[in-house]
Amino acid sequence: MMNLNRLMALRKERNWSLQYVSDQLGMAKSTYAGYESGYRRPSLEAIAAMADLFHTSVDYILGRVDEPGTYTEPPNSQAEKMIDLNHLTNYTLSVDGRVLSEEEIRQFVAFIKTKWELEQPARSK
Amino acid sequence: MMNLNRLMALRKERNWSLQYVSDQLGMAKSTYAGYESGYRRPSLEAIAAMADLFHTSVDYILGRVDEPGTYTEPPNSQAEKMIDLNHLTNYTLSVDGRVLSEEEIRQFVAFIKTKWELEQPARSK
DNA sequence: AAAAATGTTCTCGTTCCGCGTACACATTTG
DNA sequence: CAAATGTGTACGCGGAACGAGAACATTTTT
Repeated sequence: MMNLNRLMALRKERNWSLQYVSDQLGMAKSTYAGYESGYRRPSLEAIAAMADLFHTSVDYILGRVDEPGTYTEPPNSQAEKMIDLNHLTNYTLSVDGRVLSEEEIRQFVAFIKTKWELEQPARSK
Repeated sequence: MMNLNRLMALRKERNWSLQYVSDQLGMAKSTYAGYESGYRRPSLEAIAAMADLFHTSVDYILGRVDEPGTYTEPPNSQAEKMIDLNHLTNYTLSVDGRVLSEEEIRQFVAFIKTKWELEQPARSK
């Protein structure tokens, strides 16, 4: 399940007590303690307030990103895996759980190529 | 109060229906509709699933940041080589070195789905 | 030593989440 | 045209779980 175990680390890094954090957030000590222990789950507003207090992002508290810094988009976000539809050997494509046949992919490639050609017709002058 | 009015924009940008989104998220249509209207508030796991589906961050849905990007694929324990075109996240498709836009992939998915429907007129729930 | 602070766990009252359902409207199908 | 299907909205209900407070053990401070 989705844990919030990064909360305690964020707090201890700053040497803050449960009482201090819960005071800053305007909630009972036991309430915030429940978040850290996993006994309770914070509301959206509570977790947003925690992200503000710790100067981090909600996604970091949720463990969805690894950078604690408040949301700075790296310009090289194209570090994804590039898959060439002309020679895809190690991958299978699916839609709604159903696998696409090679024929269907070939048809799509042909379709896209024609589409691009039509978009770039003017070679005039 | 904290609004989630970006949800509807994210859905309409993709021309998705409430039924489709709620199916993808595994919840009732009325439940997801409650999120968009502000009638209900999603759990942390629900909003994380929505961020995954819309290929964005929880902070963006919450309105804490303005950039829709910033996303790192969550630990997905599914089959490695199976790529679902509905949730294209950390993959980029290309043909002859040119990258396919998300819109083009969406069009292709829509095309394939209608093709399959025509091939199989039998309907089951 | 006492006193204060800190962290943990429990109960209780109440909020409100999620689902099913029904409805109005739009779109598609026969 | 009407019927059927898709789409968006609103409501009631059962139950999950939230938040606060209190009690307690442990640690730190005075």
